[in-house]
Amino acid sequence: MNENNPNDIIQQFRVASRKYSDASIFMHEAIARKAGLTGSDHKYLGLILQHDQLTAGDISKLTGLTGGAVTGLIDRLEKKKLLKRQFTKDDRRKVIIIPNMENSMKLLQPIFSELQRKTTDLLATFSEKEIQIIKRYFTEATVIMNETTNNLNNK
Amino acid sequence: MNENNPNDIIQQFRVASRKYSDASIFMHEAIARKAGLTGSDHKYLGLILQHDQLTAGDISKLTGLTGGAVTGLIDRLEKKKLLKRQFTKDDRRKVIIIPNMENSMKLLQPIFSELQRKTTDLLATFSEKEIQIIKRYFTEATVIMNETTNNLNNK
DNA sequence: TTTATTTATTTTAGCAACTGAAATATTTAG
DNA sequence: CTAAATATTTCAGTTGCTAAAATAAATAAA
Repeated sequence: MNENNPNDIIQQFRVASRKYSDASIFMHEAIARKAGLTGSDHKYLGLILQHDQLTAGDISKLTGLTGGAVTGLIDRLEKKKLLKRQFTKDDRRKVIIIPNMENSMKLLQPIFSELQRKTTDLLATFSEKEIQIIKRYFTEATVIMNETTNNLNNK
Repeated sequence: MNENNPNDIIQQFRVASRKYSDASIFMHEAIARKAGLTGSDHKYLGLILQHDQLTAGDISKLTGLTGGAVTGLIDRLEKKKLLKRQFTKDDRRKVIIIPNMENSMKLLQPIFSELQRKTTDLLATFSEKEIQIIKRYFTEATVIMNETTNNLNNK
């Protein structure tokens, strides 16, 4: 039962990993509140900001929200000038959503800045090699989680 | 601008870290849906299960929910037999909540099992020393996120 | 004591965001 | 040129939230 038993190490790792997830969810919501957004809107805005532009339908697929919910989401974010609707001659049924990165950054960056400074300091305590190791874990765990999500949703 | 530039490595790390967070949030919700819970109820159940017992008030502090919302949360989880209310002679205003770990596991474990197998396999591709490095990152990043959350909420 | 204050939970009224379905508008296919 | 398909919005109903009032019990004060 000493702490170098591989099973104990993995068990401790899982505990640390779960606490990390819990903490990141709560922080995400605290940031949202501070920015005057709901946790949901903040989460989906983060996804939308990763694209140059996308349609309402794309957002529906990306988020899993129904069409009606997407309309509401876009309404709220547009009112806050964090994105805008753009109508196109190409296919006039579609609505192209253009994220406003500048306004979004202006809103979120000040809230993030302390966090970003602290994580930069934390990363400085790891070697480049160690950072690569952690990055590999993140990347491969992300693949696994996305697979799991797809399996759960499509059956 | 080669990929060994430290700033690039950190930038790539941040991207991987954000994708990991996004994936974990979506998976968490997919698991919840599969288990017949809302994302919220699943999240809070996870917190409650980390305790042997706690009061309604404790849950309110733990989750940040108001009293009324906690009553609703307990009602829904009690109806699903994932916890129970227990009244005590000691202080009859209080309601002690006893999580039902067995039923919760019976509900969630089958959904988790594939994920757990895959992450075990993933961890097997890292040395003990590497796992300790990742664990340290998780642990210290968790402290930073909790600090950030507290700072945001208390002012 | 017995009364007032504090503490713990539940109930209530109102609100915000979601779903599923119907409505609207436009494009594509027959 | 009509029918079917596609993209978004609107609508009605539901759920879970907040804030405040109600209820109940414990503690402190007179």
